[in-house]
Amino acid sequence: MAQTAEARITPRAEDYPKWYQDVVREADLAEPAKVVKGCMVIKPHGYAIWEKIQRELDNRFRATGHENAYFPLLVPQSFIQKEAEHVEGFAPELAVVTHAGGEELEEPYVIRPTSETIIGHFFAKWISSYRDLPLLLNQWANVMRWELRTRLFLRTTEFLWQEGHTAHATHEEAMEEVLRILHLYGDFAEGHMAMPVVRGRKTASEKFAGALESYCIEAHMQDGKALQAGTSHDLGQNFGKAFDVRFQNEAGELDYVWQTSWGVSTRLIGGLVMTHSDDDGLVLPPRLAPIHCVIVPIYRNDEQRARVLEAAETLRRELSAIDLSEPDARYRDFLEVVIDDRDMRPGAKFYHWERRGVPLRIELGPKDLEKDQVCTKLRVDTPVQSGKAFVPRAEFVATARKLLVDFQDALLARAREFQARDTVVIDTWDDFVAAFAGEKSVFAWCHWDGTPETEAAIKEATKATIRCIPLPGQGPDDGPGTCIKSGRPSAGRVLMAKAY
RNA sequence: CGGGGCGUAGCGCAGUCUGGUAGCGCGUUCGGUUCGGGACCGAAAGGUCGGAGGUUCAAAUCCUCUCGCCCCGACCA
Repeated sequence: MAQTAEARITPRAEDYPKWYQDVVREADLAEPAKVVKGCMVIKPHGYAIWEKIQRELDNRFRATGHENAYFPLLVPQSFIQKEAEHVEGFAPELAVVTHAGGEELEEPYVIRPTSETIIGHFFAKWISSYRDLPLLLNQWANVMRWELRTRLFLRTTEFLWQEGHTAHATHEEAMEEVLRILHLYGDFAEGHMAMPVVRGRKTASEKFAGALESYCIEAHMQDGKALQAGTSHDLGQNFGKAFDVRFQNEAGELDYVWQTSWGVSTRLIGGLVMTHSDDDGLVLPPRLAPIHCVIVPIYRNDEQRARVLEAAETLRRELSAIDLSEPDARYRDFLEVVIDDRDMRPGAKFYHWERRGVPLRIELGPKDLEKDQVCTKLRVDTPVQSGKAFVPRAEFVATARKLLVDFQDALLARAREFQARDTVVIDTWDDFVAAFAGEKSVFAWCHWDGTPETEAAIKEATKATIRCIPLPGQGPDDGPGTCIKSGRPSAGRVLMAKAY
């Protein structure tokens, strides 16, 4: 393929982190804000992807009985300090507002790093009886964590997310909620983002500060590293006790509520990039693509141009009536089709839209009009279609939805192959060290003795961490064994990898 | 926050060692020819050289401080 000075995407094999930045920039997703340290500007194309993520997740949250609400950005500093482990976990990364209205505040506010505490405060006001439960809320918000090292989408000082907060009468109900959401996230990641994930539970050292247990979905990136793509926490009664969220149960006794919290963030977009994209730029699965299809008109003169553009507009209108949404969605997802009639050569347009990840391209020229056909090409070659295809026009319009849905599925299958290629079962320490030598990383299923000491020793030696203890069906499930590091007994294999 | 690298036109970079008119490629604008995988010709616009202070007749270049970005590490969605 011809490479010119315009093609500035560093190949993955050459420099993976550079490649990631190049893809984000060339796809026009975001850029560092620079004037505000560690923050980013999410540009229209990137924000449009976030909006599609929001729309689908919101749909799923509502379908499972949750309601949206909004709580203040600023949290009294004393709130953060009420839960011992929580304050310890978040204190280093808080931004604090000490002055306002020209005066020093009596009590400083922290800019929320997450909202458990302030929501705990209001839960205490709102909940008094088991009849008030379960309380199932979600908020779409921005949060701020003063990170020492930032990367576009993957870790920024300010980021966008949703945080679900629920209160339940029993631990069993809370646990059902935690796992319901975990699977909602997993299904969303795989079904909508075509990003395969491993569902599991965090070790004590990796769990959320203040939670009893944290559950997570871990996604595989093309460099073999893992990305925590979503978390769902069993908060137990920790915040209930800290904020005195009590209710009278059916027996008339006073008890603390059982809470959960869960979230995914704009980090998902980083995961999307590193799951699918290639050396030519961004690759978007159709269900998250702000633009599904670009029509590139081909012509040699004004007369042809007029005819081709007219045909392109007719085609665009027909395609725009196609609804990509799933049967149970509460919104419609009509195809977004763009005609690129800029005064550029077609080849330049092809590269332009490929860098931006548009799933489907149609070339429409005089020959196609003559033969009543269209020339189609998918963003990446898959068994669905490889290279260009020439399809009778009517047949194409009739099957365009299926083409995109099949392409979506093919991207998931392809991502699963990437993951499978990087997934290994390792039983000896030497093999383990070799698998993580230098910058290398894989998804390694290994036995671990269950102690934080061994976990820390493994991390110290290799930089690999325990990403999760898999839920049933998520790992090899081949029974007990001996710890790869200590040689002591292990109940089952855990997922180890370097992480973002 | 420690170690390393880097800030010069929208993007990518040269120029810095050895101080002396701020350059190149791509992109952008205008005109024309082109158009099925990154076109070509002609004309043009565009830069307080990240910022502040200093040394000097003279600073992108030397010195001090500072801000930001990237990579590695520790901390983390």
